Amino acid sequence: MPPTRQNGTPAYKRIQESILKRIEAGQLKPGDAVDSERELARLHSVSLMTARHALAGLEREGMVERRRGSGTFVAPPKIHFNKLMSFTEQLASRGLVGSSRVVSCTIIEEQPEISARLALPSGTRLLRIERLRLGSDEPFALETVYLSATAFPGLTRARLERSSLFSELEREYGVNLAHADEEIDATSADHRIADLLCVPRGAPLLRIRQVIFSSSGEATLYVLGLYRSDRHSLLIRRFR
Amino acid sequence: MPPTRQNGTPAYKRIQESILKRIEAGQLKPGDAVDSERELARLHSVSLMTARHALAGLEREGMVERRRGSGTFVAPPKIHFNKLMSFTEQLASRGLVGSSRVVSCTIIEEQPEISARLALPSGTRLLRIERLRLGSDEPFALETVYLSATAFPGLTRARLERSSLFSELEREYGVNLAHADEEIDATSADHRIADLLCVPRGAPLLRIRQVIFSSSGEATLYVLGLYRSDRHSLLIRRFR
DNA sequence: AAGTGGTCTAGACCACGGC
DNA sequence: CCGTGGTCTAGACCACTTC
Repeated sequence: MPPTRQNGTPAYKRIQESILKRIEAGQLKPGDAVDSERELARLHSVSLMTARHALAGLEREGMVERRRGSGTFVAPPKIHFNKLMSFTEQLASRGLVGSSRVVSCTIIEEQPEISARLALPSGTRLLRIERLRLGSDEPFALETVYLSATAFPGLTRARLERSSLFSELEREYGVNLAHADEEIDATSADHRIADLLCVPRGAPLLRIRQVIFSSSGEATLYVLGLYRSDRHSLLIRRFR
Repeated sequence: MPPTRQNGTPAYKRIQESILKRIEAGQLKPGDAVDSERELARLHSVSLMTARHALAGLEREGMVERRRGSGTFVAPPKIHFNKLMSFTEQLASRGLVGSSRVVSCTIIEEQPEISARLALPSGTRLLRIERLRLGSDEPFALETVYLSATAFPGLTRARLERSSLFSELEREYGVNLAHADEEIDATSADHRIADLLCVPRGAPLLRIRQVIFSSSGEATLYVLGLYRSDRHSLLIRRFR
């Protein structure tokens, strides 16, 4: 009597989803006890190891905490540190709405340094998009993104003004972004940047250069971001 | 015939250690195939699930990659992103040796903002240590650390000049640091900072404020770091 | 076809926490 | 004491990759 499968979804995932649903619905609040392994096994007609596997997965994702001898409990809501999020998502997670202005959108031919960072041959045609990020109608960042023009044909300025680049890539080109390596330092505003960001010349800016990789491991985007340090700071969590 | 235990060490951990040992010894190089689940089970006289558990753990830690239908392989050496390291450790990981100079070491009484960040009552006596960090005899950072003077009695300037603060805390006070939450932005050097760091006044600096937590979850250190952006940049990896 | 990892069973004993 | 999570067994079938 083997087949515990339904719909091709593994049993442990169905169990995880059923728990996650109850957390999202607010039926289970942080600190509340989740069904024990044995209860889950009984409720879902599944062996103990399978129920364990489900809980272990949720623990890895930080959704629950397991305490030996005591039980499994919903973990406190976590701030999403070190999460790769689009501009839109970042603001949404803080309950804000922002806007963007495309400053320029051009194709460049020779930018060997950036091609190299994207692991492309040095003569590759690159799309270069400069966007000013605004929060409550005040500029706080200038982001310049580079991506292969041949890999993403038809990515027009108009489409970028409507939709976020992340969702455009995911919806239209089937590219799922997975992680980003970032190099962070400080710089100061030159004349042009100062004007765009409405800060005095020489004002300190946070500079973030990121290479964003797709889930297949390809370097997909190179982003140079300049952030007004008076209106933005980066939150990071590091582990020992 | 249950007891697969020896020395109280779980079987899956013994298996992990035996694999890790072979990796560290260089017998297994990145890309090499690790024994399969079935082989491990046979070699260690253990069930398949236990061998699986061992490999799954190593995969979570990033030591191996598992490919369905193909095998388990030693993962490429990873740069340690988002790792909380002491100044000494950071330099050592790049093969460098640095030095520190204690600029000041005082006890302060009233610093409600910092006490609050450390979850201490606002009148608590705090130890405040200012250290200049040098690499190849040139200054590149000024770090100011605050910690409870009562929780860490006898932490003298002399001891800090000999040893790293991290190892001092771990060895002498049994405090294991676990993670840090950091807030990163940019600022510019005022007169005093500019002198200490040997940069022109107004030079852009990377500012990192971190609250470092012990493994028991207590906020233990508050560190304000100012980094010369021409000599230091922060590397971060973010995940979707 | 052979070998791999992924899922799963139906039990077992142990170590720990709270009552 | 009882219930919890932690470890473990000795198998099974499936999905996938490689040859």
